Amino acid sequence: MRCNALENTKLKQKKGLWSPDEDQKLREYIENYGLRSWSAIPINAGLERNGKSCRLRWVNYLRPGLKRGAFSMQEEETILTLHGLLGNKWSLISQHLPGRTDNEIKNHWHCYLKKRVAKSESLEAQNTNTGNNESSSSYMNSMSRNLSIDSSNTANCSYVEADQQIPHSQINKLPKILFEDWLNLEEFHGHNGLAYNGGASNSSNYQDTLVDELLSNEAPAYSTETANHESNYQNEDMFHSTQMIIDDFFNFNGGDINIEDFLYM
DNA sequence: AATACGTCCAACCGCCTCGCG
DNA sequence: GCGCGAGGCGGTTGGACGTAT
Repeated sequence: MRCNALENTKLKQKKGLWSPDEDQKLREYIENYGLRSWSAIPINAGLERNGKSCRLRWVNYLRPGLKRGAFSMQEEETILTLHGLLGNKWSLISQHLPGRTDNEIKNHWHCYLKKRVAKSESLEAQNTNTGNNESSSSYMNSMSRNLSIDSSNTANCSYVEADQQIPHSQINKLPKILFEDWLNLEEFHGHNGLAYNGGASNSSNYQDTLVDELLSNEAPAYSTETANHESNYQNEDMFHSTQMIIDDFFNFNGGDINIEDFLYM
């Protein structure tokens, strides 16, 4: 009997696109009763869906505060940068793009950004083969070379085609991640596991902690001002220590990323 | 107008982690 | 310590829609 009941429940579970009526039911239920157990929500709300489906629909579509529409250039650059740092950690990336969901970001990456990165990397490879390579071949660098602001109309940002030459003066105007925005000296020298521990045994925890600390700072991740590392870093030790952290964390990038890449792209 | 092809996005699937008994 | 269920995440797919031929 119990099996039959379960089978009936399964049989009743609907799949595919959500109807406006289903959306309305889910929205009203959550507004009235809040987010409790996802598995209980479809039963109580009278929906023929499973809990996972309800959760996905709410998170990706119905949740208040979601942004719809095209990604701005800044959002795209944030994705590119964070993807360079974190890889396919879409949920982590989405935490730094208010109103965007991990699913949306993931789709945008697969539809647009991945191709752009691939294109720029192949261009980079061509340049290298023809002896026309520039100083750095980092992932971040190759991506950023393809991104440029249309200076004639800043409200209408556009992407420069990969086969166009970008003047160096324009490259320097690109927004940059400035690690001094993320790291402050107190944190760096002290508490909460952010201090560099010179190859701790629990390296994955250390890396997670480091990323969390880096990304949870309230300071803006971007700055358009020209980087000047000698003034941004209080002393040479700070600079080298930061370099060590970056090397440690990004060793999976084959050592391609270094602090100069971030500051002088 | 019909068909083929490409793009994009919502949603599903499977795996992993975590908390609880 | 183990099993189980729930929730979360990333990869993948299905289908709607637009464009090219």
